[in-house]
Order: sequence, then C-alpha cells, then structure tokens
Amino acid sequence: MDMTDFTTRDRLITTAAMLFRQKGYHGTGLTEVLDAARVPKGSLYHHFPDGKADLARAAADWTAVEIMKIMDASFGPAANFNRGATTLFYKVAKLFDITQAANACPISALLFDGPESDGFRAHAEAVFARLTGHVAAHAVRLGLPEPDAVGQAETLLIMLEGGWTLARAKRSSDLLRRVPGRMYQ
Amino acid sequence: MDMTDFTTRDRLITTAAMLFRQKGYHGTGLTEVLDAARVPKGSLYHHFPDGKADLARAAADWTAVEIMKIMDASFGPAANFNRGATTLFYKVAKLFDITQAANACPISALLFDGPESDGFRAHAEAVFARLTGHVAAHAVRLGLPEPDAVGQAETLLIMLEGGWTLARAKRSSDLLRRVPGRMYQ
DNA sequence: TCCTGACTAGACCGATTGGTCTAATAGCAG
DNA sequence: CTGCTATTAGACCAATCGGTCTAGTCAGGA
Repeated sequence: MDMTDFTTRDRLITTAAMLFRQKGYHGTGLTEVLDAARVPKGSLYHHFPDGKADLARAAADWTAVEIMKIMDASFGPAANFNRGATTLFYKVAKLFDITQAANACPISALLFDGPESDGFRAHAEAVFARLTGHVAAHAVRLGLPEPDAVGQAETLLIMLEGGWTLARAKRSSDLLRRVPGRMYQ
Repeated sequence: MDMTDFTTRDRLITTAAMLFRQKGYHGTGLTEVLDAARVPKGSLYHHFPDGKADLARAAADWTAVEIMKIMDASFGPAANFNRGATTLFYKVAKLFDITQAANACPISALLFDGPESDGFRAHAEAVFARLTGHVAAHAVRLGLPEPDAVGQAETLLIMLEGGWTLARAKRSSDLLRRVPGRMYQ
C-alpha cells in the first residue's frame, strides 16, 4: 500500500489506523507509526499537538467514516433492510479476508486499549452512537417502523462487532458469512 | 477485594486477569501487576518463566473457566436452551455492572492486544473453541439437534462478545439485557 | 528580494518497560 | 540439627516509551 501521494497528515492518520487495529493502541509505538508513514516526529506534534491520543482520535473518526461508506454501499441499493444487512456482512467478510489481522474498527481497539481518560471513552461512545444512528436511518428509509429500526441497528452492530471478534479468533471469515443466514433468514 | 489468602501464583493470575481486562495487555505494566498483587518480580519469573506472556495465558485460561462456571449456572437448571441463554445474558449484564470497566474476557484483551506470536493467537483460538463447545454441549443436552447446537452456540458467543463491547462503549448494561428478548423470543 | 508562517527534521529527555541476576529466606526431609 | 529445594526479594539493566525542543526548509505575499 503506497501512500506517498497523500499529505503528511493523511498518511499519519491512515497508517495509525492500520497499526492501531493490528496491534492496539498501547501495543503500537509512535516510532513505528512514524517509520511506517515516513514522517518525522516534529510533523506529528505539529498536526496533532496532543500527540498519540490526538492521532488515535483522528484515526478512529477516519475509520468510522470508512465503515459508514461500506454501510451506504450495502443498504443504498438494497430492496429491504434484510437484504442490505446480508450484503453488509458479506462485504465485511471480504474486508476481513483482505486485512486479516486487523480488528473491525479502531474504535474497539481504542475502547479496550486507549488512554483511560474520560474524554476518550466519550469519543468511543459517540462514534458507536454515530454508527448505530447511521444504520437506523437506512432501516427507516427501507420501511422499518421507527422503534424497530433502532433495535435492529443495535443488533446489527452487536453481530458485526462480535462476529469480527470471533472471526479474528478463528482466523476465518466464514463465521461472518454465516451470520446473515441466521439473523436475516 | 482482598486476596491475601491465595497463593502467590493465584494472586498473580487473578490480579493480572483483572488488570488486563481493564487496561489491555500492553497497557498494563508488570510493575503494576506486581504492586497490586503484592508479589516481587522474582516470584513472577519463578512461577511464569516466560514472563508476561506466560502470565497472560494463565489469566486467559483462568477467566475462561470462570465464564464456563457462569454458563453452567445458567444452562444447568434451565428448562430449555432459550431460557438458559436468557439467564446467561442477565447474569452477564449483572457482572458487567459490577466490574464496569472490564472487558468480557481477557481472551479478547489478549486477542486484540497480546503479543503477536502465533502461539498466542492459537491459544486465543483454542479458548474460544472451548467456550463454544461448552455452550454447544449444553444445547445438545437441552434437546437441540446436533447441527443446530453448534450454530446456536456460535451465535450466542457472537452476541455475548459483541454485546459486551457495545455495552462497554455505551457504559450501560441495558443493551445486554435487551439481547435475549430479540434473539430468544 | 526578503520576510513570515507553516511545516519538516531529528537529536535529545526523563520515565518506564519487560527481563535478568544474585542473595536471602522458608519449609521440609533426613 | 544439617542440607537441599522452592520460593521470595528487589537491585539492576538495556531498550523503548511518549514527548519536548531547536534548527532548518519551503512556499507565498509584499
């Protein structure tokens, strides 16, 4: 993955997102991120004055947007919620196969392993809420009654997060592909 | 939580399990574990020659057993699988409220944040397989047809893992309590 | 052309990391 | 009691951690 064309800031965010997903927040050294992104330390603290935690927050946000793009691509053209959800799980399974060792979203990586400040927790909470809201909006658009929509969105995110975790443990995306068959007939 | 009565080894395992769940593998320093368990460094390397990784493996195994005890207490007296599963989620929700900031199982903590050796991954995989098998056995005992049982066990673990993750993000166990109502009528 | 702010570059810092090593101590077998 | 092993105790170590700081580079406006 060559990222030479991106700006320094972008390269920092994307490589940080990748590394945090692979090895966790505390498991990733700043030097490692800097080396991988070919960025000197000075640049990091210019773009992210609060350092590592600042960078992690940006990485989480960036990844959340990427995930929402996948959601849009799945639910956008779908005839109904169940079809959209099924497509989503297949897309995620494919993504899993590509990135293999990476966790679903650095949001988890940050939640479990981020700095312990309250601000960080709040950020993780907000990101998850944004994702749930995003799915719920698609659900409503596809005709689900309003109260159901939120519940369905919540369940879907649980299955997504749990499914990715177990898939990672088993090192196989099959499990992710089996989910829609059980949940969305 | 006073653990003075336990042996040095036990104290090491339980406090490590607790800390790894709270702050992750890399996020927890050995000194921290040693201080909390009131154990000198020499003892650690006597009982766990391979150091931190060794300790983490033991902590993961210990927690897996604890989880299986909760599963037994839930499914053991249950009339059928769905009732057992419902009880399990309520028990887990209660556990969540007690331990608040801790992740469901250090197995995740290790998976996401453990050392990157293949041995470690294999260990995490084995622990998850053991948990799935455990639930599946209960399912069979409670009358589910054999092929269904494994699938149901897998789904339950996904919901458990995903549910805990989201609950942690939202800092509320409500979400865990809503799961059985959706899954197990 | 020169100035100025944004940005890059990396040497450097104290603190902390996981891990090693030696010495002291306990507990038990004879 | 003596002797031996299992365990405890913690000083110590190199490596790495996140973070600071100063110097240099570069583009664009005046």
